[in-house]
Amino acid sequence: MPNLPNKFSKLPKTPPKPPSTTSPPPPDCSTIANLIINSENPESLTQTLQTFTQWTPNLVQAILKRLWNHGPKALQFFNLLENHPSYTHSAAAFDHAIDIGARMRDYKTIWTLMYRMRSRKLGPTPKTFAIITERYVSAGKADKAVKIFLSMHEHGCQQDLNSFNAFLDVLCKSKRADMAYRLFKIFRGRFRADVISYNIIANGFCLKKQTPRALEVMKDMVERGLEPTLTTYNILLKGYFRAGQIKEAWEFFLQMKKRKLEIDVVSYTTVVHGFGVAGEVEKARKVFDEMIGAGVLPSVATYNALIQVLCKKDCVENAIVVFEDMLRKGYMPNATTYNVVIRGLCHEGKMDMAIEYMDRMKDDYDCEPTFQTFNVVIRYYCDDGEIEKALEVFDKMNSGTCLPNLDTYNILIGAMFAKKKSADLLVAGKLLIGMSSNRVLTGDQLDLISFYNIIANFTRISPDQLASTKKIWDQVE
DNA sequence: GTAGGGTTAG
Repeated sequence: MPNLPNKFSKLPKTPPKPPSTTSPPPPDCSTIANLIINSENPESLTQTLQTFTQWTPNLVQAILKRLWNHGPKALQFFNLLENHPSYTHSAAAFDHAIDIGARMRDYKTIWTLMYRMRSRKLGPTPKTFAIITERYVSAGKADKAVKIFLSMHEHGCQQDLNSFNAFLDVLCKSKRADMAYRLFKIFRGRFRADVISYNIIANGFCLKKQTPRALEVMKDMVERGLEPTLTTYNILLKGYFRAGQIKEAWEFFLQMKKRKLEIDVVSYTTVVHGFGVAGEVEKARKVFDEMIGAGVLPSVATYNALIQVLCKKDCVENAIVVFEDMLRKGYMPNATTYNVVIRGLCHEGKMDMAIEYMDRMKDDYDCEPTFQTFNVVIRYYCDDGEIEKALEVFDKMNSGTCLPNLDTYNILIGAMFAKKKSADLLVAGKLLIGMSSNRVLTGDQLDLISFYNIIANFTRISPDQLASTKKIWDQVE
């Protein structure tokens, strides 16, 4: 059986060694992060953290980032460091801690941290409010978010056009374009709304596939004496494709050319991607070739769009031809490029090649596999019933730079329940417990009931089967 | 974290 998460390996538990006072170890953020995750005693952790004298804002940020899936531990770490003799938290560290608290929907912590931040004269900054309002909106509390935005100045942070635009964008990105537009109409005079404000709203309607509303916003801005920019046109162009209005999109693109707009790489990428998604592979290729003739160089994103299109609507071989061509021309592929190719390979059942590309990724500078990479490979192994191999990749993930997230657990556990073999269920149970001890789940009801619900949701397993599974879990513990 | 183009499958 492959290795399970640390919590279950039968290794003897040795307390973490505090760093020596004479020569502290090099600031290795993953070592420190693991130490925090595995510490069970706050006092000894405090001592360990206090002895270490080389805290820097960057190191603290890196550790908080790594503890992103371990909210309570991250906040514990943040709080313990507040009384350090030689280190004080930066505004960015406060923002990060607030973000973590907000993600756990721990609203009390958010406000406590904000008041502490204010008493230390570090903020809150507009960024702090962007974080807080975004989290409230994504928790379904948009009305509350509006109130918070409007009360920013009471917390010592003046609103301006930038923060107004940022907040409109938050509303729009959560598909609340109507609400954003209403708010916008009330305050556009006060904040002196600009082209960016209008673009944000127009994009908001495009995200909801309401291109007529987006056009209306564009008309509105022209009537108020603001000139649409290329970005405005690109937003509409993307909007037509997203709404499945391929013919309208193409006509809009032709209009853009006619009006002598300087069509840029974003416009072309939009069209290549849009045609591809619509299954018009040849048209996508034609536009790709056309842009080079027009003197607009493709970007990595353009290549990614074409490669993805070929993977989905043509075949992965042809996608790899473009990938190799891209390398030959001196482009540096990014994680998305690899993820798209790897997904294409997995989809055609070429798992060995997918793993090869995953290894190639690491050889490229700054292109470590992401959780998307791992999750895709794990998902396809699971779909093939190759759970052993999926767990091997999962192990790689635990020892690497990218920690498993909720999706990862869902994929693995779901596959194990789908097979319904007792040995697999045992592993699934252990993974579930690992998930809870790692606090991958956020919120406060981390009991077996919620586990049941999670499992039932994605496996549609019967309550009887669940009950017998519980017996297995009891044996595990 | 003031706007636009590439990543999940179902």
